[in-house]
This record gives sequence, structure tokens and C-alpha cells, in this order.
Amino acid sequence: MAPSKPRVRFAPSPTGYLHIGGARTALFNYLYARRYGGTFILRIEDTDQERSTPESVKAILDGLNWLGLDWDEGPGKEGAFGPYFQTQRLDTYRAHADQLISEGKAFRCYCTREEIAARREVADKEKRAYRYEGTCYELKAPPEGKKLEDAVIRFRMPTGDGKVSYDDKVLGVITKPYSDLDDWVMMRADGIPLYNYGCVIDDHLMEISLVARGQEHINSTFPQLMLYQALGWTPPEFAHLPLILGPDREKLSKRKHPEADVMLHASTGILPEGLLNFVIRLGWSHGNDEVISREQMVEWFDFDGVGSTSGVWDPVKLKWFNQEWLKRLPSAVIAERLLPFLEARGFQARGDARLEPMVIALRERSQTLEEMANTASIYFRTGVTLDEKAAAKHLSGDSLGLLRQARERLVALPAWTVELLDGVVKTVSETASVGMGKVAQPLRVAITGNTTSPGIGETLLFAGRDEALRRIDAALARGG
RNA sequence: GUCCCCGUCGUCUAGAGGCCCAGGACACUGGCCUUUCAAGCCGGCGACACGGGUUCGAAUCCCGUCGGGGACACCA
Repeated sequence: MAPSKPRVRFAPSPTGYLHIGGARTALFNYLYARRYGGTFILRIEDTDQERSTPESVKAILDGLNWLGLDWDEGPGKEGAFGPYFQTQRLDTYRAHADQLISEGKAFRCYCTREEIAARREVADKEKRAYRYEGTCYELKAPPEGKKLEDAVIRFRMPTGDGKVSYDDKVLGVITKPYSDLDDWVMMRADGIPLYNYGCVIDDHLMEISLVARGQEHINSTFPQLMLYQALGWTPPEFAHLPLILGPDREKLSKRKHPEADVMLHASTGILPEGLLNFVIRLGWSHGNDEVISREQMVEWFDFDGVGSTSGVWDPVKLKWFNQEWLKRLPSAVIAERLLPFLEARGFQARGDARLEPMVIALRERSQTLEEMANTASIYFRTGVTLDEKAAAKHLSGDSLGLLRQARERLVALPAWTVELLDGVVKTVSETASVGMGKVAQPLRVAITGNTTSPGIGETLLFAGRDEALRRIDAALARGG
């Protein structure tokens, strides 16, 4: 059942950053290839002259690299089926188009866009699919006033009441009558192929065995299928993946949804593991499993687990997944990834002994690296801003006395460890016959400026001996 | 408008005729734990769009209705 050595591809057009929908398409293709020992190909569909940019190519490669979705063939990994940029394959498209024309399966069309639009309008009004119907079919030479270079190349749709259908790996059999299809443009006058054309030529020549892409492409698979037929080629399998919808229930798009940008999430401290885990659960499942590692994804992924209903982007659940990975990944790894966020806040924490313990304490209280860095900043900074309400409640009256007692024992400590630090709180509270909270809270407010933080021993440790004592003194001074 | 796809808790989903008066996760919520906040643990709320069939029996199959989304370019 499982195809041996499938060849699959991700074929983005470089017209902006890598977006979430593309990332998921890439992920599914990647996983399928990895699971079955196949090949994952990255092909750049840069035929849109107006919108394609080298910067976008870089952005897409960067995005895939950040996600860890490495390709076997494609930019930077030239294989036997290159080149992998469509603009470098123009001769190939031209050659096949010429062949199709000579066989009467495609034709040069000299009509203006206006003429086409007008006729299409008439067809719409008469409630029938637009068909080119004629005039250019039999042309052996350009009509008066036109040149060969003016002609676009159109596919000549068979007439009659035939049907095209295929068995989608996700949706099952889908059929479309010929009468719904028109004489679509394969290639522009300047020799640039259009999507449906370039895609088929490349998929076949690159020996793609399965095309997995978003459901927005369902309708374009029919003209593509007709082309395979005309060329006498066996089409690959197709799997159309459910769409990812924005909070407004519309397809996640770059224009309307900022969260569609993969690297935006990187910048807010989402881990690639978290993003991938969230995204794979949108449209794919393996029983009730939620938190899934890369290894398990590779082991479990297949298209029979892909659902057919679109999923809504849920930033809350994304963060939950992210925290799960924050908690699961080795603390050293998280520490390393946290560094840039600390640097952005002006702190050089590399090599700081407090870093890893801090990660361990903070990852249970943070959903993103950004949150973690913000909290960690409190300890790296010099001085602290006290929250008025917290100070009023915990740095007044009896609390001040307890704080002073704690300070005396703290300075006397032989070493600054969590155990000894916690011990001080315990001793002071026992001596004064009060609950530990009576001692811990004033300390906490003095150190962090607020009433919430990790355990008091850790909090003191993170601030460091000198800084902690300074903050306590400041709090004491303030309280009178 | 035409064509295509889809329709289980608010959201992501399990479910492939009896195991389901529907299970898990997020969120929300009650409690436990506790030096705070988290984390963790225990509990609660909450859905098979609707109407017809088929069947001894339907969330699961068929038809219709309604609803949602997508595609209709010399963009991909």
C-alpha cells in the first residue's frame, strides 16, 4: 500500500514570507517522504515576474530551515532533476508547448484580454462554461496585424461530454465534466508558463509521485489532469489538505492575517517544535495524541490521518503547545534559544550560572521565550520598580521587621544556595511564629517588585547575593 | 452567479453501523497541593446542523435542506 520511495515536493512561489499554510504543506510532504524513505523536493515557482523576489526566496528557505524541514533536492541541493527554479526551466516549457501545438492539443491564441472577457461574459450569461470556440484553432499563421510573439498558448480542451476524475488521497473520488473546463492559458506570449502548466511539466519531469497541497488547488487539478492526458503521462497521486482558517473563519492569508507569518512566531518566542506540533494537529490526528515529537510525526504520519475539514487558527492552543515543548526540551537547549531574547533586552547571559536554573523555574510559568525573557530580565537588571499595591501590603508594619530579620540571616549565610535560602525563610518564620508566607512575601516584593515569582529561594538565587541585598535594603529604606 | 469541498463540545479532534444517552486536548470553571504565581493532580460545564430515508440498530450509509469555506486571471 505504502509507495516505496515516494517523491514529493513543496512548491512555493516566492512572493513574501513563508506562511503557515505553506509551512504545513511542507511539513506533511516532508513527513511523508521521511516516513517512507522518499525524497522531499523544494521547487521555487518564481514565474510571477511582478511579485517574485530573491528576498522572498531567502525568506522561504530561512523559514523552512528554522522549522528544520530540510529538503533533499532544491536550492542549494542540486539533484538529478534540476534546476529547481522555474525561471531556469523555460526552454523545457517551450519545447513541450511546441509539441502540444503540433499535435493540435494546444494552440496559439491572439485574442486580446478584452475580447476574451467579453465572450466569457456572454457565456456566463448563457450559463455555460466558456469555451474558446474557434477562431484561433485553425490559424496556421498570425492574423492580420498580429505577430507570432503576441500569442499566448492555450490548452485545447476536448469537447463532448467526457469527465475527468481522480481519487484524492484525502477526499476520495472527485469528478468534473469537460464542459466545466475552458481553454486555459498554458503559457504567456513571453514564454513564461502559468501555474497549471509549469506545475505539470515539472511534477512529471521531476518524477513526483504524490502532490500534496492545499484544498484551494482542488479545482486546478482538473485542467492539470487533462494536460497529463494530452501529454500521455501518468499523473501523480493527489492529496488536498484542509485549509487553515483565520479567527474570522476565512483562509489564512498574508494580507489579512499577520499570524500567517511563520517567522513572526519565531520572533515572539514560539519554538519550531511548538509551532509544528500545533500546525500538524490542524488537519491531522493520530488517535488522541496531542504532544508529538518530530520522531513520532515521522513514524506516524500518513494521509489517512488527514481530515477533510478546515481548522481555525487558535493562538491560545499554540501557546499551550509551545509551553509543553518549553517544558520538554532539555533546559540547556532552551537556555541557548533564550539568549537572543535576553540580548535584545540588553543582557549578556551566556555562561551565567543562573541561566539554566532560571530556565527550569521559568518554563513552568512561561508560554513563550519572550515571556520567559521578560521575567528573567527582572533578575538581570540592577534595581527594581516596586508595585505600589504589593509594597503597601507587604512592605509595611510587621512585615518590615521580618524582612529585616531575614536580611540579617541572609548576610550571614556561608553560601547562596536555594536550600540555605529557603532555610532562612523557614527559620525566621519559626522564630517569629508566623507562617512562611509572612516572611516570603515581603522578600518577594523586595526582590521582584511584585507578589508573584518562583520559590523564594530561587528568587533570591536568581537576583544574586549582592543585588538581592541591595534590593532588600532599598525596600527597608523605603518602608522607613 | 457557476462549480468544487466540508459540516461531532466555543476551538482542535477521536469515532470508519452496535464498544458512544459520544472519548481526548485547549479554553472556561470548582477543588486539592502550597511561602506567591505557575506547574501538577482530581472534578464540572459543553457537541453528533436540520429533515427524511435504509437498517433490528446510525454520529457513522443514502437523499434533501440549511450553513460554512474554496475556486472561477496572460497570480500561484
